[in-house]
Amino acid sequence: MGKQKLTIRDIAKMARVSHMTVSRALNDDPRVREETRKRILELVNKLDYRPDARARIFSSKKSHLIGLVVSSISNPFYAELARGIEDKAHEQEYNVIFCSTENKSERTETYVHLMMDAGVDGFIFASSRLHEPVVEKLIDEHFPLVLVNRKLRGETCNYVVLNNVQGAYEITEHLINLGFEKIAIITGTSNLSTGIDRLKGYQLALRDYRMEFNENYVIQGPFTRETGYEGTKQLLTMKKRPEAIFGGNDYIAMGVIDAVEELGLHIPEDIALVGFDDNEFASNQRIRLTTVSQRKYEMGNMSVQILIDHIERKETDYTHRVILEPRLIIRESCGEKLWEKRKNKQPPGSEIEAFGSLDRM
Amino acid sequence: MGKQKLTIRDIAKMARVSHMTVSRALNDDPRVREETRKRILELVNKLDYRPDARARIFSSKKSHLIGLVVSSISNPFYAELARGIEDKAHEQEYNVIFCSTENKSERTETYVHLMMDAGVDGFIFASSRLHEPVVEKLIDEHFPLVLVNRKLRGETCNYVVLNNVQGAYEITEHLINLGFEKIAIITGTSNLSTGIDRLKGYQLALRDYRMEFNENYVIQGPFTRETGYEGTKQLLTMKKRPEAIFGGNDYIAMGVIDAVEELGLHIPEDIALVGFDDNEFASNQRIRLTTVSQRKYEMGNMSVQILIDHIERKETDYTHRVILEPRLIIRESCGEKLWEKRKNKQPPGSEIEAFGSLDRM
DNA sequence: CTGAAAGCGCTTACAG
DNA sequence: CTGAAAGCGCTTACAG
Repeated sequence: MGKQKLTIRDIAKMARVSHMTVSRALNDDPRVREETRKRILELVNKLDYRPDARARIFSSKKSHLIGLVVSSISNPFYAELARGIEDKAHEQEYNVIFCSTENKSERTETYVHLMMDAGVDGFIFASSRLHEPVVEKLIDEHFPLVLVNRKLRGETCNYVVLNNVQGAYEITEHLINLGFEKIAIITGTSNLSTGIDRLKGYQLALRDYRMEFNENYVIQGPFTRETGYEGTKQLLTMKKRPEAIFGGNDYIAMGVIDAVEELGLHIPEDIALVGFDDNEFASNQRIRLTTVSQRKYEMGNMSVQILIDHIERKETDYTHRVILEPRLIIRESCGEKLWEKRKNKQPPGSEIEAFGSLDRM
Repeated sequence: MGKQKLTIRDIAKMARVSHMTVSRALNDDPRVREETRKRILELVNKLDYRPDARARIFSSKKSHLIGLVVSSISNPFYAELARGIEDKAHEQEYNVIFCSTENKSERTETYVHLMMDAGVDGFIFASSRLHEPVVEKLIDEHFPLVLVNRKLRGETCNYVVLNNVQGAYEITEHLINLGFEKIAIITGTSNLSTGIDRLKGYQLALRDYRMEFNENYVIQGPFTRETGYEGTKQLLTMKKRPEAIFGGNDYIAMGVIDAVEELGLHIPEDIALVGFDDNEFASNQRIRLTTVSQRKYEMGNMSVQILIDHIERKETDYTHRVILEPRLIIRESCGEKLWEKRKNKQPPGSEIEAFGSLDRM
């Protein structure tokens, strides 16, 4: 172990070729005679030589490193997204550096700089407010990046996003079809595009079905379990208590369950509940949460692919947008099996272009 | 944006100093006159110069990159651990590259190589079988690394681990004290130290309380929800059905719940359940799982600290071991509130050294 | 406190 | 198919 680290020149000397030939053999460059390559690779194997990664990165100007910025790695949504990103990246021999901003705005800037110092070739932001100066600066400089499940106001850049408006619309419609009339929503804050879009979908559904929109039934806060918990406590003490709650994500829905159970009430008998995300716990037989599935793993895959294409082709103003369709997952948290299904109503003035609003933002 | 990338020499020229002085100013080297430093930094700011990260890494031989290998990032246990690691690492200006082996053994080797190619300064393995050749090789080469919540047979290296034997012992004891006599365990496979240790704690508790050990009550498999589900189906069809099930982690416990509910039975009325990990969903008011808390975030923090100490001090055979104490979290999945508490039995021949077995492995 | 030299270990680009 | 040259943009180590 005390031996000096081998370099490409040592191998070259022993193989009686120039170090360039060794470099080519190592990089699968076809311009090396088969026999020479074999001799070199045998030597490399025998001596267990591994090229110095840092020198390689420095010379080639490519780190094969992707920076991933999420808002909370302990949120299963991001964990699953990260898995999709990581799998696809490794498939193409890229590594993923990650950081979790924990919704603290100062962190984004610090982390972006830290990652730049690590020499990342590009970024994936799965956590970004509507206005985020560091990110906007990167976009201006045409630094390769893709936004996942977030939109930045007015910026044109790569993004992969779920049609949140539609997902929220469909799940609200599901509640309406089940006969609920007093439907509340507890969702994320208004500086996140997902929060805005889900609220918009909810409102569009109410409007299309000519239902009253009650401002007191809208509660906003961070996308956390606490928001769901506190929001529910608030909603359930109202004189005109809602019959159903739409949790803006499954975390919020989890908090709703906490509050409802604590009050000695039951889902779905006393109050119906729907979520958004389809986290693992939503399918638990004790929970059976009706929710909207986001294809997180695929979103991760796609965003990496777009990013790598951008990095390797070096296109400077490549704007790729992928909008995934949501999928409604019907379980029993709205009492779907308790009550006889009413026949599906059609929205009086159904306008399918409502979903196009994503592009109008 | 088309402008040539600035180098340290450009700044030097403009500041009328050598590029070395610029380098020093940038690295907070005290050997620069205050006035000179100020002039340089102003220029750097004005021109928005950022040193080339890759050149820096190459010259300094340090990437400030830590490789994290977990078995499944979508498992909240690892996600939370990762958060602890990432926070601590960023605090010290290190970045974390991660990968998730998804319990596929070939992946570990591939990923270790990929990460070496990224130039990592050290590794944290939170996923490692008892016998893992690549990892053993790194240990032999004294490459900085720490093992989290895993032990490798016979290897001396840094590790941070929970006293799994004790945690399993205590939770089994809890069930015994509640009066259960037929206690089954569904836990992880025997090539993982956590699986072995939890089974051992269970056995020690039964032994100390002079209870019968029934091999049919032991089910092993991967640490997944499916294992819990299938295992429970199997246990509940036995003629001598267990009264309580110890799920080796909360994921397994989640699968137990799935199966029990599906069969129309109830927890805790028909069968008691305990888990291990204290994942977020365990505390949900609808679940209320009695479990063992692992201080995942702290484990992450500590492992990074040990690793960075190792990297920066360059000690070659630094063996640091941290054994964290588990904490029993009593909720209601064993019917703690349903039945009057029986007075705590004492194990007939209580031997506290039983916990020492961790070191004897 | 400042600088001139040397070099880290590769790759890119050019020549043969 | 192979090689000699040059250089990537910093830092380390030595000199003053």
